[in-house]
Parts: sequence; structure tokens; C-alpha cells
Amino acid sequence: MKKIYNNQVEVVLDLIGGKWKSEIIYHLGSGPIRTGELKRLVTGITQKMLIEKLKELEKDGLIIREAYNQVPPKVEYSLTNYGSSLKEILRVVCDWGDDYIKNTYPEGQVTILAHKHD
Amino acid sequence: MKKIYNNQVEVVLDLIGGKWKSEIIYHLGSGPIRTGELKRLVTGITQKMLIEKLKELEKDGLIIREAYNQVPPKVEYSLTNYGSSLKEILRVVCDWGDDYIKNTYPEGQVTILAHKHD
DNA sequence: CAGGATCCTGTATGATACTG
DNA sequence: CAGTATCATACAGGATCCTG
Repeated sequence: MKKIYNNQVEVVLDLIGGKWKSEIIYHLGSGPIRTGELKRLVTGITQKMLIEKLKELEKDGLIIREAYNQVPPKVEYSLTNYGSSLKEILRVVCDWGDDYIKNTYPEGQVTILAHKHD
Repeated sequence: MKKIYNNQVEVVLDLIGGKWKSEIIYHLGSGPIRTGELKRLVTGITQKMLIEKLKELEKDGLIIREAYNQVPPKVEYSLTNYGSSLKEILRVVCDWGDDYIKNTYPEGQVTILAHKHD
């Protein structure tokens, strides 16, 4: 199905928007991670959503899935060059968001589970 | 209702995510605009969605609504300082998206109604 | 002209149980 | 351990009509 966007920003939002993708990309920024560990790192995500988002990210060329032929199964995910290039963007957005939160919710009316960068 | 985010990026996604907000902010970047003209500029948006998104943006402190007491009614929307500071972010994201599109959809499988920046 | 009120629908997200 | 299959639900987005 052909997609129609109003602008390029919407394309990026399709890539990293939604509830989980930015967090997944963030964790993969430190290097390849196995499925199980990723599930532990991304607080609150279900198995289903994790696999679903990983598939989308892979299809969009942002991450790579590597399966090792062994029992028990071992699968590792890592960022592609494109995915890596997103890290800088996310860092800028993250900083902006951090500043926004500090100025807009001084009372701590929102909770951020993970920190700015690390 | 208290919101819980995994990271700061999700906060920003809440602010500018969804189908219309980035486009609205983009147009307001050129200066104050009346509701009707905004509706013309944002291709395909319905009255309802426009008003709804404008309210959200105002509540989040990104835009300002100014109503002039006259008949017929005149209402203008403009960016706050915070909204303006978003422009730089959006520009970076936009550039990244533009590059991504060129490299990933060389055949023009997607349509971008508005252009990069202008 | 600006905006509100209803009603409707697709899709993203989730809970849970299951398989090789 | 990694991934699937079902079923359920909440919410963003939309169509349409209405008002000062």
C-alpha cells in the first residue's frame, strides 16, 4: 500500500514513533543484544510487541537480525549504519525533551523510567 | 492521569507525534496564521482534527492562541519560544528523513506532499 | 469564521497460552 | 530461548452535522 506523507518528519515518526521503538534503538546503541536481554532492558514490553517492533525495525533497515544455528536458539540484534546514524538525532531530541520536562513539569508530574542518554 | 515514559524521546513524540502536529508546527514557523488559512495549508486535515491538535499544542505550551474580539471572529495561532526552538529539531529530523527516503525508496514508492523545509 | 458534538472505525497495543 | 497464535481493548483519527 502506497504511503502518503505531508512531510519528511512524518516518515521518521513512522520509523521511530510508537511506544517502543525509540527505547529499543537506544539500547541497541551499545552493541548487539540478544532477544531475551532486550526484553529485560525494555521495561514493560511484552514478547509480542518486542518481536513485532524488531521486525518492523529490521524491515525498515534500521537494525539487523542475526540468528545462530544452535540449541537453544540464539538471536542477536544490532543497529545498521542507518540505525546508528539515528543515535545522534535521538540524542538531540532527548536533550530537548529533557529540557522541556524540567521547565514544564517542575513538580515531577511525569515519570521517566530511563535517563537522559545513560 | 499521570504519564509514564521510558525515555525523553517519547515525551517529544507525544508533543509532535501523530499525523498532523509536525505539519502544523512547520507552517506556524513562518509566523502567525489564522485558523482558516492553516486549514488550507495543512493538506487534507479536517476541521475537527485541526482544532483538536491546536488545542493540544496550546496546552503543551508550543503554540499560542490569540482571539480578536470582532465579527467575523478572527483567531491567530503562533509558536511560543518553545515551539520555535522545536524548529531546529524538526529541521534536523527532516533532513535525516529526506536522506533516508532518497536512499531507501529510490523508486518513489512514497509520496511527500510538502518539501524538505520549504 | 471558528469551533463544538456525535458517532464510527482501523490500528496499535496488550494478556495469555502455546511450539520447536 | 525465540517466536506464534488468539482474543481483547483503548485510542487516534475521521465523517458529518450543528451553533454563536
